[in-house]
Amino acid sequence: MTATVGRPRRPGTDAAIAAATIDLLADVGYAGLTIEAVAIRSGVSRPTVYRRHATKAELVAAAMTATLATANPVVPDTGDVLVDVERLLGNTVAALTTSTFGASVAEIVGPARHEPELRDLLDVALEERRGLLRELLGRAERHGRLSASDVDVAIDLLLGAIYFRLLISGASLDDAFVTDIVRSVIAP
Amino acid sequence: MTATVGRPRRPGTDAAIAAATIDLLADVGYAGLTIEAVAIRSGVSRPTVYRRHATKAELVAAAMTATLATANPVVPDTGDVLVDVERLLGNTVAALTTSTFGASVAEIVGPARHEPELRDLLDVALEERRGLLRELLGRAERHGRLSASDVDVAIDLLLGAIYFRLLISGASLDDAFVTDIVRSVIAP
DNA sequence: CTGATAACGTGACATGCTGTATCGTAATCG
DNA sequence: CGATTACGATACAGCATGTCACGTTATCAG
Repeated sequence: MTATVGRPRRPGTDAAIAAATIDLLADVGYAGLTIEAVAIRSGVSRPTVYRRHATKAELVAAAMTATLATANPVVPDTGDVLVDVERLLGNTVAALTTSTFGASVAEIVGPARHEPELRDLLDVALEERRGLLRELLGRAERHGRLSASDVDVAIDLLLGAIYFRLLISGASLDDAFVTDIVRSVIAP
Repeated sequence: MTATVGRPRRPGTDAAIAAATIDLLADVGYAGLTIEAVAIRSGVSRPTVYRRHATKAELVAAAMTATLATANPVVPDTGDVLVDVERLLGNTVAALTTSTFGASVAEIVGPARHEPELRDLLDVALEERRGLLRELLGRAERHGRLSASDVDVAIDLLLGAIYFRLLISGASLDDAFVTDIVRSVIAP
């Protein structure tokens, strides 16, 4: 895939472009994001950005994928399902709040309805989180501790509450909130 | 406020602009929405749109406010709290799915982080729904039927699940789902 | 009927971003 | 060294922006 002949790509440029994109996305939003601004902030010429990313959607998708790749979630296993879910969702909340990543997700929600790259990005990221949760909540369900009729409904309730605060209500998104919602979905 | 002298504004123009804005918003998204396109679709000159709306954000906010004004939600009171909540949330879901309104909300999530008019719009619309729900869920709480520790947490769980499917997961948003989530938050 | 007032359409304008192309230069390989 | 590729600089047409000036049209007060 990568050419073995000719001048190699300047190392770090991809990372610089991705960082500039994520920063600007949080600053000015998707609609206000300009490829020209990305080029300037990443210290690169405008054609160079176009050489690597055909469209704004692809640029943003690549930047977010790169950001996502730095996180490797682990499924906690303390023996207590309730604590495990709390920790897993705590990680999710931390990932969404301790950086501009949460803001980036919010900016992507609208464009994802029209741009396949962004739609796919959301889908795989969500499905990955859903898989981890399904494993944990499956145990709770077998112990009859799930208030929801279905594991997937429970996931919608939990992730829904978190993303609701992130995207719409803007209310505080912290561990206390995670504890609250987990305890109302899983019986102690 | 409104001038009593001079040529009156053409009646229906505001409505035409609002309709064109909502339509285009669902079609091409907020980033792709163009004031020029709104002018063309509503059969009005471009300066006319600018005379009524200073910015794209204000235009969209006005259009969505006009759409919101057509709905007047009532709090059901059947005696059964569970049924009441189901009906209220059923109305919410219907409002989000039977027209392009749900898509419009999704398009607004990102821009609302930067545009005060859109932020305010989301806030008042949400607070209104929250008020209705608080009333109903308060009854359930007094009967000890709430799985959540707090009425507001229960609201985050319910609305969160709905908006999660609308904005992110894209899974089916229907009465069956409403029944599911209500029954897992309110004990029968 | 007349004059004041305001809405409207047309056309124009400078500005900024887009996406693409051309060119010269630089870096790496066989 | 020669082929190949990355890169920056520059230029370009296209399009939307936001604003302006102008002429026309509709309405009201007198």
